[in-house]
Order: sequence, then C-alpha cells, then structure tokens
Amino acid sequence: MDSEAVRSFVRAAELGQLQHAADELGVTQQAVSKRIASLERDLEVRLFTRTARGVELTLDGQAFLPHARSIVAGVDRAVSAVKPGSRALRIDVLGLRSAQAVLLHDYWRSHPGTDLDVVTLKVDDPHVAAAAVQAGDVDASFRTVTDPATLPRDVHMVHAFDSPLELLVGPRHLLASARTLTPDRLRKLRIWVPGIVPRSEWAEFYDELVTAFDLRVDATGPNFGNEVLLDILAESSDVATLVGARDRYIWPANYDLRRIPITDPTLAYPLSLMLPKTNPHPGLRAITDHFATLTPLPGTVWLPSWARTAGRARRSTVDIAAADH
Amino acid sequence: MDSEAVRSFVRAAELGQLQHAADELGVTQQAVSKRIASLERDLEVRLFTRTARGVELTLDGQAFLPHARSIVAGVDRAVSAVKPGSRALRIDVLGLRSAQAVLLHDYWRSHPGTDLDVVTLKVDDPHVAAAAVQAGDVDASFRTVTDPATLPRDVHMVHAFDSPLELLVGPRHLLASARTLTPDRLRKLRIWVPGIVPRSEWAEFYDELVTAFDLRVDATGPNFGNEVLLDILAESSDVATLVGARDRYIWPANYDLRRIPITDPTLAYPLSLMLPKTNPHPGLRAITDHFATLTPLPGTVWLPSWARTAGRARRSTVDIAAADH
DNA sequence: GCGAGCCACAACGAACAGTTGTGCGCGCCT
DNA sequence: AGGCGCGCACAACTGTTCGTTGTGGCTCGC
Repeated sequence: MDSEAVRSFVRAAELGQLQHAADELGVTQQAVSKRIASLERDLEVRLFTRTARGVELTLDGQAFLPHARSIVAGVDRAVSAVKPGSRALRIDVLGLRSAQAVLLHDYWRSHPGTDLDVVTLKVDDPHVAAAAVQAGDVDASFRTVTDPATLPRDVHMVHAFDSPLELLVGPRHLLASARTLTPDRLRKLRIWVPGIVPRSEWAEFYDELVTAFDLRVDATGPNFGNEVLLDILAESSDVATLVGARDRYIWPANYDLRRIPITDPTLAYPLSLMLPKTNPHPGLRAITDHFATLTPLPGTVWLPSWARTAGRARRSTVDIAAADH
Repeated sequence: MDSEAVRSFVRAAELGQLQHAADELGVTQQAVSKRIASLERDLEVRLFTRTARGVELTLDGQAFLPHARSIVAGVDRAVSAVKPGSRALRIDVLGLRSAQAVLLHDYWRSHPGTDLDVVTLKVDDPHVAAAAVQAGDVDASFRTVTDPATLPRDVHMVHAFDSPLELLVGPRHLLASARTLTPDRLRKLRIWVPGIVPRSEWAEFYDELVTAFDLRVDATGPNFGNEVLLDILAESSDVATLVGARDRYIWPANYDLRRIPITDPTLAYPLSLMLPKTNPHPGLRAITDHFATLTPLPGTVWLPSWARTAGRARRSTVDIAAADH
C-alpha cells in the first residue's frame, strides 16, 4: 500500500472530486483515479461511488477514511522525525527503562501531541554524548559530566531532577522485610552493581557513596545481563543491588524481589540534561520547564559532590555535612 | 512510501537482520535490502548501520521506528476495517454530530483499543437501514421503526437509551433566560424542526409530541442547512428548535444561542439499535452491555407510544397518562 | 438535445520491484 | 595467517507499475 495513494484517497474524500485532489497533489486526474483503483484492488472493496459530479464514499470508504488519515499522519510524523533541519525533538537516554525515560514519558503524557523521539546513543563516555549534542545528532542528552569545564564550548548542562535510589533484594535477604532503610543499615552489606563503566560518572558516584557511608559496593564486575543479576538476587541472602526508584525494572513474578526505599538521608543520583547553548531545539524549553515544576525529594537528601553546588541542593549540602562528619 | 517497505524495516529492526526479516516476509534478502535502501533514499537518512552480523539502528532509525510501527499498525487496522468476513465493528448513525455518535464515542473512549467504525448510510427510510443490517453491510444501525412487525425476519431492535430534548433559542427569545422549562411552557410556541422526513419515525415522534402537549411544531419545511436554521434562531424572538441534549451542535460564538433543558416530564426520543438476530458481530455485545449500564434519565420522562411497552419506561407510561389526560 | 464537467479506459515510455548470480567485508575457527 | 561462514550490497534481467496524453462515456443542467 502506497502512502501517496492513501493521501490521494483522503484528499479526494474530503474534496469530493478526484480532479481537485489531483490538482492539489500536482498530478493528473487519471493518476489519482489509478491510485484509488489500486487501493480498491488491494482492499478488494469499492471505496467510492462514482457520480456525475464527483465521487462519494461507500460504507467501506467511510470506514477506511479515519484509518487512512491516521496512516497519512503517521507518515508525516515519521518523515518529520528524521528530516534534517526540521526534525522532531530527539533526546538521548541511557536506556528505555531508565528513570530518565520514565520521566520523559510522564512529560509526553502530560503534553499530548508533542513530537518527541527517545533514542539511545549507546556510548559510555558522556563526552561523546556531549559531542553528539554539539553536532546536532541529538537535541539533548541525559548525561552528566562531573567537571563542567570538560564540556565543549557550546554545550551546557542543566539539572533535571534527583533520582532516589532503592535497594533491590530477594525474598531471603536479611533486609527483605524492611519497609525503609537508612544508609547506615547498608554498611558492609554486599551491594552488587554490575556493568558500571570504570571512570564514568556512575563510577564516581558510587566511589563517593562508598566513602560517605562506608559501604561495600562491587561495581567493577562484568555485566552478564539483567537476567543473571536478577537470578542471583532472587536466591541470595546477602547480595543486593541499587536501582533508581523510577527505573522500570521488570522481572518474572516468581522472583518475588522487593524494592526498599532508602531515607534519612535519601540517596539520590542527580540527573542532568546536556543541551546546546546556541539554537537549542524549541521544544526543549517546555521540557526543562517541566522539570522545574517537579516537587523536590522529601526529607534530607544526599548528593555526590559535583551536585552540591551553590544555588541548588541547599538542604542537601547541610545534610551531607552532617552525614559526612 | 510503501507500507511493505516500512513493515520490512520494522521487522528488520526487531530481528537485527535483513535476512531473517526477508525469510519471514517471504521475499529474498536482496528485496528487503532494496526496500530499506528505498526508504533511506526517500528519507535522505541512513536507518541502519551495516555490521558483519546484521544491521543496527542509527539514531535516525531509532527515531523512525516507533512511527514506522504506528504506520504498520494503522495499515493493518485500515485493512481489517474493510476486509469482508473479519471486518471491524461497523455501526450506522444518523450523523456524526448526533447523540448516537457521541454515545458511541463515549463507549470507545472507555474501551480503548476497540476497533469501531462509525458510518452513515445516508438513507432516510429505516427499513432500508434494516435491510443493510440484514445484508451485513453494517453490523448495527441506530434506527427505529415504530412497528417492529415491519422489520425483516432476521433483524431485531434493542433499546439503547433515551435522548432528552432541549430547547435551542437565540438571545432575544421570550424564554431565553429560563434555566429549565416544562412542556406546558412550550404550548403554542413556534418550534421549527426542519429536515424531518415525512412519515419517518421522527415525524411520528413529533406528531405524538404535538398531540400530547398541544405544541406548534413546524417539522415539514425543507432543510436549508444548519447555518440557515441557526441564523434564524439567533435573530428571532419567538422561533425555537428542539435538539438532543447530547447532540454536538456547534455554532459561531457570536450567535449566543442557549440550550434549555425540558423537565417534568423530560421529553425524550428513544434511540434503538437494529442488529441481526443471527451471527451478530461479537463486538456488539459489549456495546449493548454498555448501554445497559447507563443511568436512566432522572425525574419523570415522556416517551412516544411505541416506546411505552411493558418492561421498560415503567414510570413514563404512568407519567404520560397524567400528561395526556 | 447539447455542452460542461468528471471519471474510466487505452496506449506508451520511464521507472521500479523482485529475482538470480556474484562480490565484498568482517568475525571466527583452525 | 588463511580459509570459511555469514550477511549485506551490487549487477543484470524481467515483469509490473506509475504517470502521462488522448479519448470515450456518463450525468446533470440549460
């Protein structure tokens, strides 16, 4: 089925005449006639009844029309999603199940009709992502560099939101029945966070976390995939992992894993959005505005050093001074 | 843009190999390769990076994929909307702005994902509509015959819901400031309801209404279109019309028309659905069930004689006896 | 009855899709 | 390192399709 044929059908149905549709589409009347005939042959139904003054939809044509409109709209959106120059807003996230993607989805649901494409760059180095932002390959990226001075000239980083961490444990774990936990309850506990890229911002985050709360985080091992991690968690009585509270982790129901919030202070990973300083995509404004309206995390919050800057995390810096001694 | 090319793209993206997609689609690998290449030429972007073990989506490919899925789904729905034998539920309504269509829309919104096509047969005679139901041209029709004995053997009529009427008046009308009206306030009032087909069920309805409440309804005039009717209403101090409370009438804001509910008794037009006795479309069941859950109209209700049968409109028959003397 | 308007059919050339055959690049295994 | 397997792309060929021009038939209105 050719989208141009569908488009011709829609216009012909709206205008009531193949001739007018043909004029509008810049082809001859005969071409439109053939396109419609070809659609009718494909579908094995008549779409129009031909009259002396034009065409009129049959019942099948009436039923087909709204779907045809949706196809045409889909094609137009698809084209505009990739057309260089006028493309829809495109944002890089770490993974489609990450809290970042969940938050973007929230935004999209509260702003219906926004053309938004979520992609993953599939690179580890945030500076590569920054380069992609600068080059315009993506309009923004949910990455963080711990030292803003290392960003390209034309890229800056804005705070998006702080993603609280939760402990994910199996049913036999020592802490499996806890409703909430404070960080000191995690001391010396085996926490396995596989797949962290050495020297990445996540590695730095866990380094600081380990130092601040005297934890035992094993973030160096290879990542055998989520299935392996979940398998081990489900069976173990002393291995746990940390996940973002809004990450969309899924596991088979029989695993019976539990997510336990961590409070006093809440441990949070600061998510930022990298975007170009000059000519940012117009749709970005609404997104960053949306982040600004999010309510801050309740209670005291621990953040890594690079997020404890003037102007934000006011409470957190104080809290941290206390937790850090 | 060819939908088969888009479908090939989606499957190739999901399977990671053109070869597998080709096997699945029953064409050669080269054909799929050319389809993708043709898409890439149309869109002027690369959708895949070619690797030794298959293909991988580019950023543009990632952005394109969800739209491609929506196109394929739209095409599939479009085909199933007209495919004889397995077609989606198709229901005839009098007009797309009628209360019938509004109610169907309500149903559809509360049952997302239902494949439902709303069409208009564009015939006046309900018996022609009944024939269309019997022939399977439509799965059901929102028409009414006042004498069920005149229906084809294989078609029956089920009550859908009672549509209350409201008076539609312009700002200068005598009753323009009323919040509600009782039918006796309408006595002798000029009520213009153009476009009623003589001897149709609507004509009978207004005949009974006129008799029951001593009204002055002009339902015989030609229908010059809604614009003319609304124009006249907007200017007149004594002409009004009756509309269904849930009809989606629209008019320019500067017309300042008002809808005034009628109560004690509420005047209601009984809407029914004609459907085949044998092999009704499976989706119809959910629709009729939906109607059954609707709350009946509050207060006393007047209905025309053919709707005052045993088993329903219990209160109404009593009310009518009173109103009718 | 005739003309205007609109759609369908016919014929032609260009373009395209799909096929088979082949080549090239890459990873892997010996 | 060399050869093999695998997967995609290019080439050549063929049947089909698309869009064009030209034409005919139908219906409505004058």
